[in-house]
Amino acid sequence: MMQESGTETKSNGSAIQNGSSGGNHLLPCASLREGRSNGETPAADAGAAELAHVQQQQQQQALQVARQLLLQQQQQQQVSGLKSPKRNDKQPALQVPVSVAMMTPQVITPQQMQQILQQQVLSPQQLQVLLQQQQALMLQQQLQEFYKKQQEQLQLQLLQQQHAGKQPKEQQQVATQQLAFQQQLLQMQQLQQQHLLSLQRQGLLTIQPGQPALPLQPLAQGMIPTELQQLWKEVTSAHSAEESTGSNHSSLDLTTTCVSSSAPSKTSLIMNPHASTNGQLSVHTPKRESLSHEEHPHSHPLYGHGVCKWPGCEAVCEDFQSFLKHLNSEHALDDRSTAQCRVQMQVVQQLELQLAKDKERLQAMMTHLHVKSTEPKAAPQPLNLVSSVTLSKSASEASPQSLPHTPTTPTAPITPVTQGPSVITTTSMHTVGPIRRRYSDKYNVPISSADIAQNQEFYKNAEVRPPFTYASLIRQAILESPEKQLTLNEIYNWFTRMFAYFRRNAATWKNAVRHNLSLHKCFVRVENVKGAVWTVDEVEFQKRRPQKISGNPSLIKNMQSSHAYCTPLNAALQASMAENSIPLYTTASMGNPTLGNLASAIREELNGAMEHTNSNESDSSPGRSPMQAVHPVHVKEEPLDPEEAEGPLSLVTTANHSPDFDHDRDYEDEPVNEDME
DNA sequence: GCTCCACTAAACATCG
DNA sequence: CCGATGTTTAGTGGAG
Repeated sequence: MMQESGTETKSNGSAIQNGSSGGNHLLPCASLREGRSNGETPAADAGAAELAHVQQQQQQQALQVARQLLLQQQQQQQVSGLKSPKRNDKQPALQVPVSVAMMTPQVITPQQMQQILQQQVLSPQQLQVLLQQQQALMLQQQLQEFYKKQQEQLQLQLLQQQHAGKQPKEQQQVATQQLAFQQQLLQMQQLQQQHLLSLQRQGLLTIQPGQPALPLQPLAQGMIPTELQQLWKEVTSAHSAEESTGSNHSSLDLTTTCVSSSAPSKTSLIMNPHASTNGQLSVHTPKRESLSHEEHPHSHPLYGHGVCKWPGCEAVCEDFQSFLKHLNSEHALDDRSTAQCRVQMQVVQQLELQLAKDKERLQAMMTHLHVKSTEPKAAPQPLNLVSSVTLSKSASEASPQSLPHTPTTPTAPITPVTQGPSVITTTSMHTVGPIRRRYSDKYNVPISSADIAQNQEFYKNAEVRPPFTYASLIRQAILESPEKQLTLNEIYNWFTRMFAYFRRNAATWKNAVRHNLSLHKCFVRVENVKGAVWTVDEVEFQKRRPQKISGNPSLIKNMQSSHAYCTPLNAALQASMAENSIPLYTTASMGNPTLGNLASAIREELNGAMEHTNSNESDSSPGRSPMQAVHPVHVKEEPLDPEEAEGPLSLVTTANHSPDFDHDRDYEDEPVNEDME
């Protein structure tokens, strides 16, 4: 919620800016118009109004003005009951019919054309422009006709929905149908807009700033804002997956356009919840934002690492100046950029919706789990700014302290997820004491998985104990290494590199690491040329895995629940991070390790929990494992490690292996910390 | 209350 | 001798 408010505030600022500037994506038209002779202005205005009229019959006022003005001009100064503003009257009546025709985007008859030719001597350029205009207008009229038909259909659909059955399914179907119509309408609208833009570029049509985005308004009036919101909700909830794939960009764009332009739509609410969105502001917000960013180059979100980050561009720009040139040249205000902007809006909107849904889901899950297990644990804490405040003494102490928080405010850990790790790296965690108790795997992991998956960076930066056992972390570190083997010191480095928490209390956790390496038979010490390295005995894992799952109903149930959990998580993550398209259950070869590896880690923990349960049942006895011969010393199982040996939890893969990553000397009690490197 | 487990702490041994 | 590494034991507390 906080991050939302922050976003809102941010966007709101832009929106306000938009509003004050009266900006719209047709803005260049204004400038274009300004560059023209003033004598052409009235005709152009009339043309725009006329277009609006044909498109939408609701625009009566503008229509009347335009029609009257047109009539007046066409009849050569024959004024017929003008109700239009005086500014129209003040414009000097054009003397030449052809001029009127050129300035007035109206289809002229052949007779008129002939008349024009007879009466006036036209330059070739004039004739050409006239012909172009006529061509454009004809096309436009065709579009308008189709548009009207579509709009009527939409109205019918709306009526049907309003009076149709109350069953949700029917409503959803209607909504889906409605969306289809809506998209059709929007396609038409898009065509019209493009056409308008082309006209404007050709100088054939200008639109007054006072009446921007006229083509957008008919649809807005065709649908009630609340209906649009509802429709949008339903559609996105029902078809978010398909839409997110963006198979039909135009439809997505158009949908956004429709929603944005219609009224206080969801988009406009998100981006500008407080501004009185009349549709014109919101629809142009993205463009204006990008423009505003140009004014603040230092933080231009479209430029980074010498590359233009415009969606689908990735053009290399040496410096910011070249980037600005590139931006102005390649991504100027045109149909394509506008469409891309809408696509981006759609993407953001989709992500926000997905996030909201996932938050709800996670909240429900946490609530459910907490009620069942009364084990909120510290898992959510890494992401919970509120509850993390309680992390003042130690992780073990913090866990119980968070107990009252979690059941009552299960969303708390979720919220920071969207805020990002940077926000979470708070001061309250710095005083976390030595490792005393790892978090429970069984409950902790499911609860925190979503958090972890999105907060790898968090553990890197925040001094919060990761909810993994030492054994699993060690194994992860080893498996991530190129040769699947690490020296003890390298394991140390991995810990300190990946987890800020392990940059403190080195003596404690290093001892624990050594202890685990020796204790768990899955860790095999191999004498190397350079010395001893530690490897993971994968065979051990493979042999033990089926053994554990078999025969234990509770375990099987546990596993089912775990997978039942992981699957939606996977879907959610993939949906949310479609850009990364990380297969959570595939092991190696992850393009982006951030989510995938963390998800693997989650799964590991889940499996570890399952194995943990099972080991209590059947594995606790010595000699049950065929691999005992390898390490007969250890009777004990290593519950968490064995799983997902196939899943290199390459938390590290993205991180550079620079060893001097570690020390955070700010914190107390680091007696052995300097040993690490 | 018992058992298992993870963790912590520490003693001890070995090696460079 | 020192520090790193490795092994082992003991104790603690959470959880089933």
